[in-house]
Order: sequence, then structure tokens, then C-alpha cells
Amino acid sequence: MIKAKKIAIVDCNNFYASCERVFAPNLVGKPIVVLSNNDGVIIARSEEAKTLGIKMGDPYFKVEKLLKSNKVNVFSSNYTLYGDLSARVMQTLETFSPEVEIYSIDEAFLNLDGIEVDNQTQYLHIIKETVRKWTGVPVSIGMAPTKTLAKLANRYAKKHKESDGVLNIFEIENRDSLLQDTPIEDVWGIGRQYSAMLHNHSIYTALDFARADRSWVRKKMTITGLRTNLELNGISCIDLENSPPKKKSIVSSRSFGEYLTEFNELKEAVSYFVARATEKLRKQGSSCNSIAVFIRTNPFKNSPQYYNSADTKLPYPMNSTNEILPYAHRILEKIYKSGYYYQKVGILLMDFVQTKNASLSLFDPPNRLNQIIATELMDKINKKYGREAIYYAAAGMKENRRWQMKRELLSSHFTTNWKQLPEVKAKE
DNA sequence: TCTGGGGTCCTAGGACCC
DNA sequence: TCTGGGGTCCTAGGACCC
Repeated sequence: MIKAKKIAIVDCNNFYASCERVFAPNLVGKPIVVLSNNDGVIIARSEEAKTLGIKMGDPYFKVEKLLKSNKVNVFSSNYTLYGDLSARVMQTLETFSPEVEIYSIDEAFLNLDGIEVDNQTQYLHIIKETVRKWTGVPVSIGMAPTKTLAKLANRYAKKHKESDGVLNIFEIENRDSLLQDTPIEDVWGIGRQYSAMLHNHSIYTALDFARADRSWVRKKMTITGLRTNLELNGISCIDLENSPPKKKSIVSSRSFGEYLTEFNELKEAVSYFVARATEKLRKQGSSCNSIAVFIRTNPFKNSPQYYNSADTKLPYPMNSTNEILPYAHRILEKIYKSGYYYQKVGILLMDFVQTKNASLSLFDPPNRLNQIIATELMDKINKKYGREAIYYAAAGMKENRRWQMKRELLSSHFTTNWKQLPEVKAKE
């Protein structure tokens, strides 16, 4: 018999909304929503906002009146702020376990195997309280022998006030009833399509699914579904990942603040995205062998529609902005058609190799080394003085970018005055 | 459901090869 | 009348996650 693992998942409650509240304590108890890029749709809600019936993904313009009449505090998304608070939360968690997998901006798995404490559940409560004290962010914690069950426990802890934000599944005598209480669509790994399919086969809860025939599950839902089934039965199939795996592709794309029609403006935007994406590429020590570009009109408007994309193989692995730009521009020329109102462009980098293995070749253009050196220098300057302290003219002057995001409700005062924040320090 | 953006994994099927 | 058998690589598409 294999000893059961102890996996905890720590999940920040209503993360973006909570972040806005950290620096605006007057908003405690008041409804808050946070909007997506371009103030498009609702992507986060405080509990109070949820109670008002505001849904995830509601277009802002459709619920604007409802928000106003209920005095809901509305924010544009402020990823600088959320990223910073996320890092603080993760650092705090790392003091509780040597093995932390940062799963997303607001979630982390902790391996609590081998952590000797008198009372495991109490330890979870201490983690929760410490994160709140040190960062101001409220979290919920679920603990179980598998990731899928930990997620399930976490969801339960969030839903039921009496659990006080913590559920340790090892202490639950009747695990079946917990699974029975969980609708199948709320299980990690079961999305909308599979839920519908399972409903058709009279599977409605996590318990129904855990008891389903495994060969049938394998056939209908591939190996992925089988893993979920096993994990619900306490058999761990999905391991913690210690170091973040390197990205296999990198996308950079954005909807515009206003529609674009001119090739040159699209070209600027594409250039900007190439700079963003290759920066990430270099940061993880990779070079790419191919690139794709796509453009599209707004699919929700009644105006003429256009979507096109194309990709190209690069002659050798590249990672500097300047080297990749001409290829991106060429693809854009190919797919651009005048006469449309474009809403979005994006670029995609693919087929990565490690840069250190992609050595310079005899057939490289003569100035290649200079390009690489210049790029490294730019990265250093930008790291020191902030994003786009120095940038390519191809991306257009910062001040003149009509395509830049609309963020009219940004909570700017904390980030612009970051140094004035009170220091949050750990007490021994 | 549809007025965000950025990712991953899995499988089927076609192209091509011997 | 059922046309051999087997392998690899690549791509598109479908599912999922936050």
C-alpha cells in the first residue's frame, strides 16, 4: 500500500477584486468588479457583486446600468498590481513548504508530505491567516491525496461558511457525501462539453463519475478523463511540478481601443507584439523556429467580417526582436486586406529550441551578432528602467497609438506610488 | 453565453516511406 | 473483389485550464 500524498491547494478568493481592496480598505463589504482588457467584460467579482447576480463574462456595456444603480465599484484590470501581490502571496506560501507549484496567478499547490505538525488542519488555518496578515489577500485551502480532490475540497471550503475557508479531506469520514455534493461540471478537468456528454449518460456528480466504468471513461474522454476518474478515487496521477515548465508557444495579441483600417497602424501593433513576445522568449532562454500572425474584424459587429492568419518557418532559430520583425511584417502584408475595420491582431511564436543550442552558423547574415548584442542591451535597459524605456520605432510612438488598450477605470494610485506602500514583513 | 488573453494535452487522419 | 503491412511525422481540431 502506497502512503497517501498530502497535497494542498491554496486559492485566493476573488483575487483581482481582493487586490483592489487591499489598498482601498473603504471598499471592504462593498461590491467590486474588475474588467478585462479594453474594459470589455467582467472577469472578477467580489462576493457582494456575485450576490447582485453579476456574471463572469458579462459585457460591461450590458450591465453598466445595473452596476451604477447598485453602486458597484468598477475597475479596469491592473495586472501590474495583481502580479505584484501574487508574488507576495507565493513568497509567503514558500515559507510553509519547500515544494510549491505556482499553478496560476492566484493558485498554488503545496506538497505537505513530510511536514511534521501536531494538527494538519490547524496548520492549514495558520497558512491562511498568515497570507492574509502578510499580504491582505484572503485565501481558501483544500487538502487531499490528489490534486483533483484537493481542488474539490477547496471549492467546498469556499462554498460552505462553516468550514472557515479550509477543508482537509483526510478528516472527512464520509468522502462519498462530499463527492455527492459536487456537481460534475465543478470537477477540475471536466468542462462544458464533457459535462453535457456525462449528463446524457446520467452522470451528474463527482461521485457518479468516480464510480463510472473506467474503460468507458477511457474511451469517451481519453486518458485525461481517466486520470480525473482515478484522482477522484484517491489515486494520484497528476504530480506537482516543481519548476515551471518552459513555454512551448507564446502568444501576444490584444483587441484595440478603437478599430484600425490602415496597414501601417496594424504593422505598428504587430511590431509591438513581436517585441513583447520575444522578450518573454528570451527570458526563458529560448529561440523560435516559426511565427504566425493573425488579424480579424469584430465578430460581434454587423459590419463585413474578415479573419486571416498565416505562418512561416524561420531560416534558423531566432529570438531578437529586430530579426523576427521583417518576417512578421511580411506575413501581415500577405494576410492584410484593405477596407475592413480591424479589431484585433496577434502573433504566435512556436517550435522553440534552447538558445544555447542554437549556435551561430557560418551562413548567418554578417550583422547577426550585432543584432543579438543590441537586443541584450535593450532588455537590460528595460529591466532597469521599466517596460518600453527603450523600444523599436516600428511599434509606433507610445503617445500616438490609437490601438492601445482602453482602461478608463484603472486604479492607478497604488502602482504609480509603489514605494509609498507600507512594507510587509514576516514576524518570527 | 459569446464584445479577454494566454496557455496545455490528446487523438485522428493524411502524407510519406520502406 | 477487396486491393500487404507497418512505421514515422505533421497538422488540425477538440477538449481543458486560469
